[in-house]
Amino acid sequence: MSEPTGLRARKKERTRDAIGDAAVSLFLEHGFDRVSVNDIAAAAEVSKPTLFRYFPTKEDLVLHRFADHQGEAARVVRERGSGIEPVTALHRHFRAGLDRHDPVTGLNDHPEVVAFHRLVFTTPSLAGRLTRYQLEDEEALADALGEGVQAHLRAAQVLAVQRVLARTNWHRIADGRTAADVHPEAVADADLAFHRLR
Amino acid sequence: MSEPTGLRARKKERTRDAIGDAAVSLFLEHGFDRVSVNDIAAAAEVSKPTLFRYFPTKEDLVLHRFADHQGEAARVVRERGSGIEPVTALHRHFRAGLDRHDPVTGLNDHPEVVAFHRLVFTTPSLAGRLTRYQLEDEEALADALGEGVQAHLRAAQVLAVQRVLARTNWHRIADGRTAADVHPEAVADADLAFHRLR
DNA sequence: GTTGCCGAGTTGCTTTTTTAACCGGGTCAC
DNA sequence: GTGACCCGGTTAAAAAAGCAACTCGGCAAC
Repeated sequence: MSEPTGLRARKKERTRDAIGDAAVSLFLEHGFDRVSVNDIAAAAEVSKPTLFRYFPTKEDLVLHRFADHQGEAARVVRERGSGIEPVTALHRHFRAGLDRHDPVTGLNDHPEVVAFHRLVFTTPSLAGRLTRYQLEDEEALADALGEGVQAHLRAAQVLAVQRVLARTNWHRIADGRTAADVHPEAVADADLAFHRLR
Repeated sequence: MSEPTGLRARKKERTRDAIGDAAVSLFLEHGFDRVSVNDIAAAAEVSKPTLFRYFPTKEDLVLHRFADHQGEAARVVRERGSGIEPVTALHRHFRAGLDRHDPVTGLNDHPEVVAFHRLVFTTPSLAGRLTRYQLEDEEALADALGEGVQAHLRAAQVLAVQRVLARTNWHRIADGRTAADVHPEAVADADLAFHRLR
């Protein structure tokens, strides 16, 4: 697959994971504002400059999990099979995410994932930074969809739909329901929303 | 104690341990000659030059466990209390090693330790290199004991005694006896040998 | 006998990391 | 208000690690 990695690359990836995991676990335990980057660096056993070489800001220590999905929508559109509408490809992709309970769809009842979502959306600076990521995502999707205002409009609408769907799912799960229980409604909602997009 | 170590020192120590442990465990499993330094570097997840930065030769990958005791005899003599004969200090030190079943006294029946001794003494290049360590140790002890041929002679005799004692203990344990069982004889032998040194 | 390979070490160059010091904003004490 | 700290983030220099390519000796194929 993507295995022939050298020593250097492997260690970098491990360092990155160590920092990110240490950060998230500390944030979940004590709250975003009560944990300093020094604490995180110490927990991950790296120096402060190293930490910032991997993550440009404190917020990114949390949001890298979203950043991993950065540009995903654009990629889905670009790599869709011939004769398939962009919206259809995105719809299928979202449903696939739903089926495998991908956290980005909001349909995941794993306690850690729930706590993580709570952390992100109840911490202002994180929510704020997240919208910046979404803007870039929107830009990329617009590029993949074509040119002009039309493309931008459609990109914005698609992503808005996805955000609403994810948020809705998350609320249901925050109410105490299980992912499996919510799944049918989530699929129905998605089908409705994407259908209306066309 | 010796805790206030920086990040750098801590990681260096860990790397050193990782290399040394990987080497010894591979050697014990496959034999000294059937394991290449490349294998060890790979197992320890370091590059070959890094390995050689920590250990000058392949043999030292095994012998660092002895090297840790390098100059110990000299130190014991130098740090002995006032009014105490050097030989007495060394005698006490050896007996203390016996009591805590220090591997260097040969009085340790831990299977891994036994296998390790077997590895060292049945691999010619290792045994050879080990004598070089012992020579340096002898030199240091001679320095601590005074000047001239007298000091050298006494140093050589003391270390010879220690080697014989350790070897004897090891043989007994190699015969299947336990360290606790052998202990009284080992102490008696040591008392006899050190007494005769005076 | 020479060609090719393997294993122990080495060498130079680049990348990564640590260290310590710093900046600028915020906060709390006095 | 001002001085002392904490926090997010940066900088420069030096240590350490990785990589690739090398030497040198041994050994086996042909």
